[in-house]
Amino acid sequence: MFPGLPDVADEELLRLDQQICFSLNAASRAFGGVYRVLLKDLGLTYPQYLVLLVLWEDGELPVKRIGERLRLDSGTLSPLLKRLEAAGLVRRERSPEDERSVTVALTAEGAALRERAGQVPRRLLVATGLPVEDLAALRALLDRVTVALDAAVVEPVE
Amino acid sequence: MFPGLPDVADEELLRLDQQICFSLNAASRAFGGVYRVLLKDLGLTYPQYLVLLVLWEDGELPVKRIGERLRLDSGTLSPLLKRLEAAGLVRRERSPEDERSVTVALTAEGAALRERAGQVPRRLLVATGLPVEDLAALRALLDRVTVALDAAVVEPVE
DNA sequence: CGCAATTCAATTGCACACAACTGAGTGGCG
DNA sequence: CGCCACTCAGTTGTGTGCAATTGAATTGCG
Repeated sequence: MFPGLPDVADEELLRLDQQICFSLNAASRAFGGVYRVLLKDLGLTYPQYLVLLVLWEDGELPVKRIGERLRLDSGTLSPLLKRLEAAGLVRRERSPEDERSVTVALTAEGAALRERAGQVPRRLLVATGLPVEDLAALRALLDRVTVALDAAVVEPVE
Repeated sequence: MFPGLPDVADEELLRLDQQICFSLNAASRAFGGVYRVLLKDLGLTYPQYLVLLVLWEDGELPVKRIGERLRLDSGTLSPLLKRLEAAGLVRRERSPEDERSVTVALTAEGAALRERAGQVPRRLLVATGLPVEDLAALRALLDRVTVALDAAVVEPVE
């Protein structure tokens, strides 16, 4: 038996597992749906918006750092950044001091988009229908779970 | 101004928005990563496991009902179900009483897989590192957000 | 009955996600 | 100096996720 867990029937655990993974999946996609609508006229997808958020904060960053912030690898970021570049929102250039690294920087157009996106957070918070304290609690729980899951050593079943 | 919201600066809202969407994304993918490892040797992806969970509960269901349970449409389910069928885990046949509908049923092999997957929920709960009460609270918050987001009427920015 | 609106699954096209791999570049160590 | 391990971005292949469309089947309404 695993330590730290009450002795609950497998059947009940199965149900809770279902609820958690269903709920998290549903919430994640519900967020995605609202962001998709909000960002539609800006011509941005939700992941592209997330990348711009970190760039709006830091101005310019290597691909590596963006990936660390967003938990994304180059397999996801490379084509996404190429689309942002094709849209004229960012510039990509190899770092002079380390030719392996590619620095991503906002163009004037990309920086200007921040103004138009200013309404997104408020609209989203309203759409959640939760008071800010509850959202903070939710975020805290999510972060705790994420840290634990990242640290967990998991073996495949069987 | 929107009702029910404290008067918070846009800059602060932007930060909270970032935290919420970052946290939810990170948590969602962290869950996915753990499930991926757990399910590896069963030859299942996480979404395929979710489909099997509802089938293990209900035995057989039309594609439509599976989609309602999991918030997935036929564009996602059709190819996924075809892969489960190719793996010999489910059978698909058009309903005799309504030729538009396709009923998905477990094969003996698909039903038997439930035994092997029995350890998945417990392993996952351990990996989250959260007491069961916190997970229940998390689920409750996620469900509230999801209901609100689904009901929210959202207009694109600009 | 007859036909238009609706329902349902499937398909197409696009954009993530991630594992596995590639290849260029860097840094350390003998 | 020379080589090897490592880092970093990019590519490939598979599997979702979703909008939009298609086409068959059904329902409803006059």
